[in-house]
Amino acid sequence: MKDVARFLKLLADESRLKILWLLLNHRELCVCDLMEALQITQSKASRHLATLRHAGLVTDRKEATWSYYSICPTDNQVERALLDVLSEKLAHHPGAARILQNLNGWLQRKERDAACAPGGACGPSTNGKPAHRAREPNSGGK
Amino acid sequence: MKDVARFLKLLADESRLKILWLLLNHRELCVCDLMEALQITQSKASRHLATLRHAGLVTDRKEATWSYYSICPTDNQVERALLDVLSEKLAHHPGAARILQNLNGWLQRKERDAACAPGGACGPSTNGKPAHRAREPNSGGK
DNA sequence: TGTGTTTATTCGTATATGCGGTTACACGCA
DNA sequence: TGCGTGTAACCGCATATACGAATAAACACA
Repeated sequence: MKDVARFLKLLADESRLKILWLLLNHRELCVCDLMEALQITQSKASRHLATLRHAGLVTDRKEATWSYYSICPTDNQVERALLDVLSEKLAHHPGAARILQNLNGWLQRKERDAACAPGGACGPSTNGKPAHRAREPNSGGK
Repeated sequence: MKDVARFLKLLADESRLKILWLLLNHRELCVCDLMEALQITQSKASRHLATLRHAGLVTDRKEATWSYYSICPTDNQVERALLDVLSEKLAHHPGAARILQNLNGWLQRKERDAACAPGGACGPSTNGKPAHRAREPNSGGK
């Protein structure tokens, strides 16, 4: 039971819950994606990702200076079932839908900026590694 | 999302998780039942029950000096689904099975002591209110 | 080599949480 | 009325947790 409680504790933080929710829907995301989608500081994003990583809930893949995180599949029945419930039920949750929109909006902007980066002609990203231009126009009201 | 995280926090404590697990399996229990089954102090049991009660997860029914607690059904989809998962998946969890055995053992002893209470002839409990004789023989090894 | 970028980690602090022990309260019963 | 019992609430205290700011580390690129 202590193991289950420990797992639930991992989910029981708003930031971590949101991070997991986004990862459940996007296969792989880097730290700055989460910073933008959730509007949180780099410190906060990285710290919570480390917590999830140390618990074995996510894995990271490093590519150059970027760290790409993804859900680490577990064989634990209880953990699987709980994540499945969240994945399914949060889809109807207004707050969950909103941050998913935030993320998609950011990913589009990122892609566009990468394609038309200043100094590069419009086209696909040079190397798959987009140049992050965290421009943040008047997108997020609050 | 904050609401979901808050709900998960309620589940993310070993004692509360065990209490909920027992209530999911027994419809209604009083504080001393939980104290015995989980081998925790009265203070601890009451405190966690208060937490669950204030959150609207359980309700209490008072009968004389006894407080009987039971799960309070919710219409929240996420909360329902999470509780359902726990109810289903913990059944295969060794730790969960053990405390359920503890509880059943205690309930039997309680029933027997009530029926054959010292001073009363053997028979059904006089008023439905058993006299708690927390005798605790050499049952719990540790 | 120096600069900028992305991420991880450390630091100090503020708050939250859980605990045992104690006290308060309500009730039944003699 | 006084005593025992079952439960709730309170009181420090210890620990855990989350945070922003700062720093460190790894890397790309000029």
